[in-house]
Amino acid sequence: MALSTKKPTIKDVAKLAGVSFKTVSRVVNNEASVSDAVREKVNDCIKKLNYQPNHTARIMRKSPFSLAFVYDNPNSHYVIQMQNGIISECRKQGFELVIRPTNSKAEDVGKELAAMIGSNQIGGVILTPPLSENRALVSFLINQGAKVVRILSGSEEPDELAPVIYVDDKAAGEEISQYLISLGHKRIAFLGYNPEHESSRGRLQGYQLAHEKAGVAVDKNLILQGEFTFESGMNMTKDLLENQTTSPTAIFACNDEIAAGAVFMARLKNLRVPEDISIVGFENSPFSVQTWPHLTTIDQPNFNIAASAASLVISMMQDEKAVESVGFCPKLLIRDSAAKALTA
Amino acid sequence: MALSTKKPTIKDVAKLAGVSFKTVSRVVNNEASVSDAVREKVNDCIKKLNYQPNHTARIMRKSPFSLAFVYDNPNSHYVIQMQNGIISECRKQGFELVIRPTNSKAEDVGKELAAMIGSNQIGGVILTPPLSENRALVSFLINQGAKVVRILSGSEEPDELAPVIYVDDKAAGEEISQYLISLGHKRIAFLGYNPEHESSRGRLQGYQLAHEKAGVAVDKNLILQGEFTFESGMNMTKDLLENQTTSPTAIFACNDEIAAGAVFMARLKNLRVPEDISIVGFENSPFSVQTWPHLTTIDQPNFNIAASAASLVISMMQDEKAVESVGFCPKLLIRDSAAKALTA
DNA sequence: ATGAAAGCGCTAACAT
DNA sequence: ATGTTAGCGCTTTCAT
Repeated sequence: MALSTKKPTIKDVAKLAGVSFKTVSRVVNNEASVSDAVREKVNDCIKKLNYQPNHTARIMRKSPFSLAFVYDNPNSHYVIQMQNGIISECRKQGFELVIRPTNSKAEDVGKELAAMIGSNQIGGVILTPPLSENRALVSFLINQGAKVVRILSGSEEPDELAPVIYVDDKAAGEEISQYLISLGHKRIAFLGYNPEHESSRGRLQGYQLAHEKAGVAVDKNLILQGEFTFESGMNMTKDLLENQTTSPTAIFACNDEIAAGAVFMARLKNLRVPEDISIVGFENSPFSVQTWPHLTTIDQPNFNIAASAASLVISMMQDEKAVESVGFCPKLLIRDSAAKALTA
Repeated sequence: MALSTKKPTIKDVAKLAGVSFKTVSRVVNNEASVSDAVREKVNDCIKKLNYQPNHTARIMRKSPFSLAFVYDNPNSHYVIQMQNGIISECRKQGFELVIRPTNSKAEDVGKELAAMIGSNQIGGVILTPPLSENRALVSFLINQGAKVVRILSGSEEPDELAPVIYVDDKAAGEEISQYLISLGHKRIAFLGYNPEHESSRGRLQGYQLAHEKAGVAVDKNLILQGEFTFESGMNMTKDLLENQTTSPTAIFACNDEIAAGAVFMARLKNLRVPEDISIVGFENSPFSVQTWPHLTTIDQPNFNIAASAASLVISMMQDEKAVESVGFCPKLLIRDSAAKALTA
């Protein structure tokens, strides 16, 4: 299978084609100033030798062809969807993806990433929350010479630091809360609030806004803090069902995992979903259809969000010109886990 | 934050330290032949200038510092666990991880990967099934100059092509089947067999072996083909429960997702788990504890499997000497989804 | 339209 | 223990 022992270089091609190696370089880079005859001959020789331009040597003279996906998120589905979206765009453009799970709370996040950029391997970085919320980190990375795009929860571009893909959690949170209210629910629990978690804040704001607009009072005891996990969903629901004197008629879970945990616990407490209690999720992850009944949820197009992010960084890496931020607004997806409230 | 406009090079450090740039190179590479005094001075200057060796330039003279994880598997948890295991090892050794989801059935899998290797970005490749089962692909990649390690289902090293991390599905399949039989089950369905899927074949062999050893006949109608998905698990269980005259008392699902689907369907059919039917999974994925009851399953240490694979490729990339294959045998993990068979 | 020379940042081979 | 010279494979001047 190996035609020769060593990998052919641009010079080998040049020798075989009887031209200077610069001409070969021009052909490889698709430059205009080569006669068709020569171009064809060179291309023939490239094929004959199975010549592959040495990426490493090219990077040394031009810019890197890799970008990094930096994240700190325990949710496999989220990470994989993001990853797949980014990769799909990378493929189209001939870029490679480097993966960097990172502890956002570590002292030296910046330094670690700086080493990666400074050593010239990576030209662009995509950041997801909570890393993308760290403005000091973002400016630091830009200063190190990286192009960065942030994926962020929000209704608009927050600043001019770097382009962002913003996802409107507030609007989506409002839409699903409004849906629950329209079903007659007045005591809707909110599960999974975390003040440090921007998305959950946005979702809570939407929840509050929907109540406000509908003239329904929010009972603060119905808002529970917790993690974005199945287990936490179970525990919060347990607390809710055991410790409250007035129980909720519906649950707005901050994501599908929490919702799945809530459904699980409701069943343990002999409550039927949605007959006795309505439960909705957020994200449209695989969890939402692996529970019974299937979850009414918010469809968050993570793949597309990630692909847009990749498309932005890549164009930033290619030309210096500025690039526009992009917004996404996830939409309500009605399935079977929410129903009309029982009239008391 | 940026001290100067351009990134400092080894020469800048040399100038500042008043030594030749080769001496700086020696310090950076931790070579012995530098006096302590000079070493210290150089290190000071490196810090002062915030000098970062240019990774790209180093690769050009030495070998690549990146390895690729190549997979074709729709299971997010599996991929993420593998990925995390590989990365954890990469970090320890200062390597970067490039991700390559790949369509194993595409015509030009090899060519695509060859381009990555040939362009000198990647020195080592980790392959999971089904790609790792493609021997032609493996030899091709080795011929291209890559070090490759395969993660494979099997009880031993299958050949000398390249080192492998082999996972003994057969032994594990036997263990869990034996467990079911010991509980008194005689009609155990096997869900998710796929002749093209080596792991499922191993698991089925274990299932058959356990029956054989216990002197229990296998009813071929109880072996169902299907995908490794929740949905497929539901459908297979539906067929099983609706179309068979003699229903099973237990189900051995080829993975946890199938098992979760089976549990789901059993409940839809008003069967209690494990009172009316026992259901076991395989893999110990998050699914296994997000179903009720929690699944008895096989604990497959994917993180460690992946870390070992990474450790192998890296040492292959570093020294030329051969490296030993490693085996893993996943173990039974008893939870709540299997119980004694009802005596007829 | 083509080529020669220089140099990217580094390491290897060979001095001293 | 330290420095000099060459050269990795390529692109970028600057010729011709």
